[in-house]
Amino acid sequence: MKFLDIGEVAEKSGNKPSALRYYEEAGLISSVSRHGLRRQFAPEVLLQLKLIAMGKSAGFSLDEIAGMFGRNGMPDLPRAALHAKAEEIDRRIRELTALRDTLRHVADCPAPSHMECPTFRRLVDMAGKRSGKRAKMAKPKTGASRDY
Amino acid sequence: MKFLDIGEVAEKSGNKPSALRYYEEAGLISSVSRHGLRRQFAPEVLLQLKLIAMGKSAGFSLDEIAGMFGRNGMPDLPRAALHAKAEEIDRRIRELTALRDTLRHVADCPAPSHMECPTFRRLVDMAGKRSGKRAKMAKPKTGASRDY
DNA sequence: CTGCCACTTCAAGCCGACTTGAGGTCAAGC
DNA sequence: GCTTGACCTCAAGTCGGCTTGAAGTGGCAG
Repeated sequence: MKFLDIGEVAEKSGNKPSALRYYEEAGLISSVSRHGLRRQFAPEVLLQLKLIAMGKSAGFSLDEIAGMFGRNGMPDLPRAALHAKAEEIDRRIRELTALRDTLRHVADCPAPSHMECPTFRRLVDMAGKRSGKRAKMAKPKTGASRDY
Repeated sequence: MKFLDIGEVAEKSGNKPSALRYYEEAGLISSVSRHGLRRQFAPEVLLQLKLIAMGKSAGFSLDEIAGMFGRNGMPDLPRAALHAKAEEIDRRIRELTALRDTLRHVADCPAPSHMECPTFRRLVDMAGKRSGKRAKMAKPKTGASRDY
């Protein structure tokens, strides 16, 4: 059978065995058997790990990632949920785009103070629009912050 | 003088005072004076905080953000460095785009197993291309992972 | 003048995502 | 048949980014 030893998976995926164990623990991947003590993985795990890497780089927590791609296989959630995630990523992309453009502008704009450059302010405002409350604000309801 | 009390900054920016103190400590923002004990901030700090928020959401560490936008004001680094950061963000955007498209595809594709859907595989491969070593891999040289 | 209450400092705690260390197991190669 | 090397478990440690707690301060409303 063409199962992969954890070592191979580690090497091919760029994760350390300890990270793979941690992911298994966290329910993100699962090993199919053991060879002696060594975990053996199905080859699909490499794809899953790629998805996990993408999710991490996208700023999602392992829990959220587990939420996108079912614990023991491929995504199988309600379409709506997936679309919602996609929307979330879209928002993130827009922020990133604004940040990137801001950086580029700043690199090239000759204005003495960026604070007074309308282009700069416009760019920064881009991301601020429709802010509401997003991103991670821990778990408490942290509404208008009372500080303690 | 139209300085803002830390409380106002907290409210307007959506950060808690404790976080603002932490940012000041970290050299990301600076207060201009005190009113009694209370820190007072120049109004520009709101803009800076927006930039910080953008940077965080982009997945940069506070240190990296401090590196983009000079400690006590606006960005004033070598152009090249800013362009490099912009490139980095661009890469991140491409990954996010691939992830978003993957998610959307998965939500709509009727194939029984995504593993066998060529569109899926192609999407996932998008992000894998030109991977090299990016993102955060702690500080050690963690090359081919020896596990201990 | 007196509370009050949001702020202050400082130290400690917490969470996520792993890594590290000690001590152990085992299939494979010599 | 013994050594070796990469894995195993489990507990503890680390790091970033804050939050929380205790103890204190001070401007302002009444």
